[in-house]
Amino acid sequence: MTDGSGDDPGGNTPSQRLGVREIARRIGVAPITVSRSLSNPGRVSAETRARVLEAIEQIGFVPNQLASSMRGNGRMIGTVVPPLINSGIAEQVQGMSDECHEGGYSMLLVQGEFTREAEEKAIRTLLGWRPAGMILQSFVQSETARALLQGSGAPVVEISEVKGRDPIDMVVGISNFETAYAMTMHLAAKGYRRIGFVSTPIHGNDRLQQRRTGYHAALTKLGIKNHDGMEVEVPITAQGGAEALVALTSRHKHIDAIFFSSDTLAVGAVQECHRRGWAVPGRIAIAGYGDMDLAAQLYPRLTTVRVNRYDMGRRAVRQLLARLGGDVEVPTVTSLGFEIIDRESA
Amino acid sequence: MTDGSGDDPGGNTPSQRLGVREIARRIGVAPITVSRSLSNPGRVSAETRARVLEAIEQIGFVPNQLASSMRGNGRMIGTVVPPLINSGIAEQVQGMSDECHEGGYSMLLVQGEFTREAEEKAIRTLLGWRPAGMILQSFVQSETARALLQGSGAPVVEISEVKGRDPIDMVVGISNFETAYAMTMHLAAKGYRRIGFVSTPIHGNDRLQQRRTGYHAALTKLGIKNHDGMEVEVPITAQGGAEALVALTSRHKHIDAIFFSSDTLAVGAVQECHRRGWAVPGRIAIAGYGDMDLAAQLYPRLTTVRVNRYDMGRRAVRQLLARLGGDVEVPTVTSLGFEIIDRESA
DNA sequence: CTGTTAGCGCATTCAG
DNA sequence: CTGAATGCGCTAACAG
Repeated sequence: MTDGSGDDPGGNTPSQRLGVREIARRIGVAPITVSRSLSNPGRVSAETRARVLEAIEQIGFVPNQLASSMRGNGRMIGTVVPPLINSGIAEQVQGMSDECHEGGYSMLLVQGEFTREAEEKAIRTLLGWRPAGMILQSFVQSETARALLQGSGAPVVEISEVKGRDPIDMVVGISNFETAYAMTMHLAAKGYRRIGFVSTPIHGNDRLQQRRTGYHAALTKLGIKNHDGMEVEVPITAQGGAEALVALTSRHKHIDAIFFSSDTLAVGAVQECHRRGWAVPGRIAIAGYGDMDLAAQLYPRLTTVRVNRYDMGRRAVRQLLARLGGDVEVPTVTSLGFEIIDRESA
Repeated sequence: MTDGSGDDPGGNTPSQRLGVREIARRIGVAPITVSRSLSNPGRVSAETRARVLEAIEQIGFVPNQLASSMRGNGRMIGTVVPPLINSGIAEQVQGMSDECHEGGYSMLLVQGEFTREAEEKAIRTLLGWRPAGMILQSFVQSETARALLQGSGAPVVEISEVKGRDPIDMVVGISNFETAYAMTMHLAAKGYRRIGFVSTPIHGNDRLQQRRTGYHAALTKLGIKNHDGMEVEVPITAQGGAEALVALTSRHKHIDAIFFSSDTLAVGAVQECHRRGWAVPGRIAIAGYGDMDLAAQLYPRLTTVRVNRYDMGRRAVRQLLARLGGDVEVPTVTSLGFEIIDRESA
């Protein structure tokens, strides 16, 4: 049964059950030569290599990455991400994926929520695959999980807030505090004084926590008080944004601007304004966060915080690959810039 | 160096370098007993099992899935997906991911474009990891890739058009032809006669091809002629949708409705209408495809084709897991329903 | 430039 | 209920 053709009545179906050994046998070389032809072409004569490649092509052989990985040559990057829908995480995943593939790595995607328990479970799952490197969203809360990650020996990038806690290994991100502070100041500079804040569920998400803190800090700096109850948490949907708008404007008749922690929410709120015949920003100003594709095309064009999440994903992987490539000089903290995009909605 | 504590000055850092063997050694049992405690609890006495689990907890041991997979116990589902941004694929990936995790599987995500070359490369990458099952978007074009997939022995689901070509193994999807046909008919029933069609790049994407064909078939059925040049292809962005609107309305002054192959495009077009002061659907009716989250909240609410992509993802994985669980009765073709959601924009 | 030996960590098979 | 031997496919290390 070692010839691999055991249960294949057809006879010449390419089968992944065949390995380097079979290739080697067919052309009369040692298995290691086949291996080298692929991963270390310099150490094999051009002629031998050609024969090997031909046999590989003919037999439809695809090297087994699992076996490679067990020998320490793993080329898999693992990541834990929150739900992809509506969140801007999709762009980040895209960035990671692109950079991974350009570097010859594959990406394992594990779903994780922002609860300690789910986080730990996700990280365990990830570690089970012995990835060469890992990327996590937000800081890891669970001490157990942090210890596990550290003990793995693999490089880790946390894509998160660049300020505050000690990273497990490396961080890539922005100062969420600063972005929110800057946007709040921006709104104030445009004359708005009663500024509400709407976010998606904050619990366990230090990025959102930082944004809220930045918003508070700006209000304090501006000497604006009485903003109690001008904050709402809603699910990350367009409808959530609309509901937040309704809630805030009915509770606070003279609120004049709302800062949403996500463009998705802001877009939903703008639709609700249209529906009510409210001018944006005449009746109320709306600002978002993320600069999603639609933001620039929205009517009115959305004032928002631009954070290049695609690039964030790419950078995270790049850090990992640099480290895996033996570069010791890789910076521990990579802070990406952001931009306040002033458009029509505020 | 077999005690695994070699280069760890701290001493008790949990290390993934430790395996079942070490756990076994510590509590004086055979490695296999550790293995069984995890995967086959019934075959181990409760007391032994408790000791094993305690040691595992203490040492921070996470079983190596690579090694398991090499023994044929792989718990990884691989998938090839087009870019996640703006495409509705994110929802599908979410569905796959959720179902995978509930079933105890992990998901490997490989990026693939709709060109034959990229497709083949992506599939090779995927196969290298010897996934227990695979999910592909769209039908596989390349014969080489199809042969490779078939030869792998693993179950394959193509999420695609349910009509037409022979699947490699199983298909989950909808009849894109029917959805587009139905929407075009729906628009006609509402009185529109000069109906344009806008899609994202069609080449190599049989889903889009089928939608266009469905649109054509409906027009023919309706006896509507002279729709030459009433089709445009644009990138899948809100701006693309706006540009398509401008292009079509300037070329065809009396066009009265546009059917977009994606909500993202439709939403962009609606914004452009607002900007121009055009009533929707008064000046022009707009219909989308996908029923994305924003569609129901949009102003005006978007008439669209509802396709539950999240569910499609879940179903695809469910098929795979059923087959992996030994169920031979798994249907080859799973056709999900769709719904024409009649709202305000058309 | 090419080959031999050995082992990564787990789980199947067969024996106690 | 528990264990010993063995091999999945690949590649590092060390010959030749």
